Amino acid sequence: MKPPKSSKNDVFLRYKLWLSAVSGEGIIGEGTHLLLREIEERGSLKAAAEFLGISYRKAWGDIKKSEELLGYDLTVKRRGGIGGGQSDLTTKAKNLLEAYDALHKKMDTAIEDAYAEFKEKTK
Amino acid sequence: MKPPKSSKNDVFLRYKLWLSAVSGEGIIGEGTHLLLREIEERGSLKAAAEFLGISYRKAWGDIKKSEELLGYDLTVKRRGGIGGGQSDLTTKAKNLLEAYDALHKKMDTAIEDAYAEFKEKTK
DNA sequence: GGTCGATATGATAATGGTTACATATCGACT
DNA sequence: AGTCGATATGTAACCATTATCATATCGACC
Repeated sequence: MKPPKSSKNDVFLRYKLWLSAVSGEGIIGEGTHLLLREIEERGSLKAAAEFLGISYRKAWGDIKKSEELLGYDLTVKRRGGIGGGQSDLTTKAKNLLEAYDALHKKMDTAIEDAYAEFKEKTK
Repeated sequence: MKPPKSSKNDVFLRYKLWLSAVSGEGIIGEGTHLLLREIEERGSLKAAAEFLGISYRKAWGDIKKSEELLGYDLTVKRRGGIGGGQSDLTTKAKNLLEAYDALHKKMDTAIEDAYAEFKEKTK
């Protein structure tokens, strides 16, 4: 998915992959995936949002929406105490992330192959 | 959390695939792809836009942007004459569409496989 | 040469998603 | 019991994309 070195009018492929509800609403995409990763890494939603350069408000809303659509919690939230509070991932969230990563890896490989073929056809 | 309104079995995968310029700007995605297909089918941009339910203004802008980013024309435009004018695809556009279709087919297969694995992991 | 309908394009309005602001709540720790 | 910082959530401001409106241009055909 990284843009290769290319000339001015050269093109490359990009894709987005996400989990969707039957309604069509997105449940988890690249953004939320990264966010969950950072929550796992940093132990709080606030720190994760800051690190990713998005507002806490949006980060919180994204997680909430995901959880509501999935029907189960992705994070364990705590308020108070040292540091003011923390968020950690649930086991389900960790499993989800792992599966999501594998998925992306497969898709990356697929698109790499497809891109080579595409370039051949359109050159 | 609110009461779950859906089970996690209700989720599925979606993806978007598009050609991008090095700048990151999208050149051709699903919308433009369909639009080109309909231009080919109907012989005019206006008819294609109407069929797809998008404004002529947007359709025209999308094609123009694609052509500018690619550095070559996707359509042959004619004004005047019987019917007022027509648009047809260039040979390059046709090749591009063909390659794009093959690409999508490959990705569809890849995502099908990946999804089966994903469901297994998250069930 | 006048007509007609599609191409061509600027300008403005509406829309949806993000950010910014503001404020309340919780609870382990001192 | 009071403090502190993160979670929680509503509302308003902002921005980028899309749609709507409006208008000009071209040129084969009659």
